[in-house]
This record gives sequence, C-alpha cells and structure tokens, in this order.
Amino acid sequence: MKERDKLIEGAKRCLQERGYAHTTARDIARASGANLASIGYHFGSKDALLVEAMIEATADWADKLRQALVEDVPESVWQRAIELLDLHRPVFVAGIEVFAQAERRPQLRQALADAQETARLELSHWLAEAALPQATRRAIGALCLTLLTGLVLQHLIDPDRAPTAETLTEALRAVRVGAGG
Amino acid sequence: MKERDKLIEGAKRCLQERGYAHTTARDIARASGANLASIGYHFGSKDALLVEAMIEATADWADKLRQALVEDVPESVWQRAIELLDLHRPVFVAGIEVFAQAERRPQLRQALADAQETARLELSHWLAEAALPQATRRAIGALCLTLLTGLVLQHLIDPDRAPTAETLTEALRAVRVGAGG
DNA sequence: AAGCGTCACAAACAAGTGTTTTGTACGATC
DNA sequence: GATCGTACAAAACACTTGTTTGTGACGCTT
Repeated sequence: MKERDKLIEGAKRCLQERGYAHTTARDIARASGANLASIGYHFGSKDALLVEAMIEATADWADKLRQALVEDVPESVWQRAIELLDLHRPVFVAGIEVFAQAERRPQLRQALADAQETARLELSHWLAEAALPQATRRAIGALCLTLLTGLVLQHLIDPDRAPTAETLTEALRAVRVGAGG
Repeated sequence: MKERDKLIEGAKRCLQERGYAHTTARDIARASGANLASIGYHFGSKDALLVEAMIEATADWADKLRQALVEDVPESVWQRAIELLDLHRPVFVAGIEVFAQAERRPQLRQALADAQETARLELSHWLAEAALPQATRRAIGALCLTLLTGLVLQHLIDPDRAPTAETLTEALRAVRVGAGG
C-alpha cells in the first residue's frame, strides 16, 4: 500500500479513536506506520490531510448506512439506525465532529451537503409509497433523514432517555398537522 | 467582574469564534482580558475550564431556545427554528462541536442529556394537544426534538437543499405508519 | 501593626507542535 | 549510462502549547 493511502487510513483511524481535536501529526504517522514528513510531502499540511480523511470518512459512512438499509430492508428504519449506532458508535461520534469542522472547510461542507442530498433521495425511494406524488415522496425522504440524524444525536448523548423506535412511530401516528407541527 | 467569570465568558466566546479544536489557553486569556496563569489557578487546567464553559453554553443555548419559543408562540416551530439558526449560527456550530466532545466528558454529557430531556418535556407541553394521553404527548415532544436537531444539522451544512418548514409539514401530513416509518 | 490567605500578574518552563531540511534509494527518460 | 523527478526516511527546526514559578498587592482577622 502506498504511503499516501496509508496516511489517509491512519488519519481516519485517529479521527475515530482520538477525535479531530486531539489528533496530532505524529499520531497519524504512528497509526499509519508512515513517516512524519510524508504528511507534508503528500498533502502539504496535516490539516489538508485531515480534511481529505474526513471527506473519505463521510463517504464510507454513507456507504455503510446504505448497505445496512439495502441488504436487509428493515422492519423499522429507526430501530435499524439505533442498532447501527450501537454497533459503530465511534464512527458516529467522529461524524458529529466532522459536521462541526465543516463550517470552516468549504470542501468538506460540500461533500457533506452532497451526501445529505443523496441520502434524502435514496430514503425517499426506499421508504415512500410509490403511489404518492413525486414531491411528496421527496419530502418524506427529507423527513426521514431529519429523523435519523436527530435520533442519532440523542442516542449518542443518552441512549436510555432518547426516543425509541416505538416512541417515534407512536408520535408519528398521533401527530396531526395544525398542532404546531 | 471577577477573573473567574471573565475566563468563562471568554472561553464561551472562543468556542463560538474559533471552535473547541482551535481554542488555546492564550486565546481564552486574550478574549477574557484575564491573565494566562489564572486558568490554572481557578480551574486547574485549560480543559477543565473549557468543559465548564461548554456546560454553561448549553444552558445558555437552552434558555435562548426556550425564550424564542415561549415569548411568541410560533405559527410553525420548524420555521422558527430555522430563523433562530440563521440568527445565531455560530452558537449552533459550537453546539455541534460540544456534542462531539461530550463523548469523552461525562460531566458535559450528563448536562447535555438533562438539557435534552427537559427540551423533550417542554416541547410536549407546548406542542402536543392536551387531550392526548400523557405517554403520547411525551412521544410527540421527543419527536419534535428529534426533528429540530435533525433540521439544524441539515441547515447548517446546506441551507438551500435542507428541508424547509413546509417540506416537513407536508411530509408529516403524507406519512402513514406501515410504510417503514 | 503584624500575619495570613486570596488573587492577579509577568516571566519562565519543559514538552509537544507542525513543518522543513537534508539525504538516499529507485525508476524512467533521454 | 548520466540525469532527473518521485517517494520515503531521519533529524532538526522554529514555534506554540499548557502549566508552573516567583512576586507583590489587597482585604481580613487578631
């Protein structure tokens, strides 16, 4: 494996294990088995490397989510999401930090924006009834992504008190437009 | 104002302006007009100070959200949330980073967990029809917080393609339980 | 007035930081 | 076969980092 690729792999691992804020150039070098100086050689700076690693990480993350939803169509999307979260917790934690860093990284922000858009689109294909109008189906896709990310953010902080899959479905059933929602 | 309070204020400002990852002890000292050494004196370490600042920041953030929703009951909660986001963008960005840091900071995580729980509760009081059963109302509160946080995370990344208030209400109207949601 | 604890300040500290330099090995090119 | 550009490695670099030290001022009690 080329040094360049090793560095990105190592950087992604550091993002998960130490987080963006506490990852040093030497951490990455150690984690990837590469030389410290190759960071500057291949990427110009540690920061450029981390940005590239974060972009790749989001792609990985999207793929994983896609696979999990596609390979076995879940009975409940929310339930499946919670399972995924428990299974790959560090990935999601790193993901949150990446979201925050995107504010000051246009490239990264663009990548995240695209990932979100395709997520909305694919969710609408999988979950919205085909009989509905196109616009409505896309709206449902958007709603699902909104619920998924919101669910993740709560389960990350407090799995016990965060809404369960049943809670969400019950609320969705009960809610009537006009009551502020 | 006491040096200790100045430090926390300065730290909170740094969290917004520079982000957790790029805030140094000297940044905080400069922003608060305090002396560098007082960080160690009053808090033991820069990290302890930042944790305390993040906890206070979440409290502030919760208060701001509460006020915004209470003082004028909004026609659409989602619309109001989006307006708040545009108005106080740095606050929300910092908030995301705080969420990520919570993973390794039990104190902070506890504070966030409590804030989420009260948010769910208060949302259920404001938005769920009083006629509904208690459990259902709480479920609706949880649903609303889920939607709010999910909405924030999308608008932060791409305000143009993120779901609008209308999109969400349309989707909520159209969605039927049994279709995966 | 003397002693004491609290607090703020400037300066210094050692450790860690990202980056650069220097050198070498290896192929491809002419 | 000499030359050149690429890729990696060790060491050094200059700088920033969080923390500590030493000093003095202020308020309080005795």
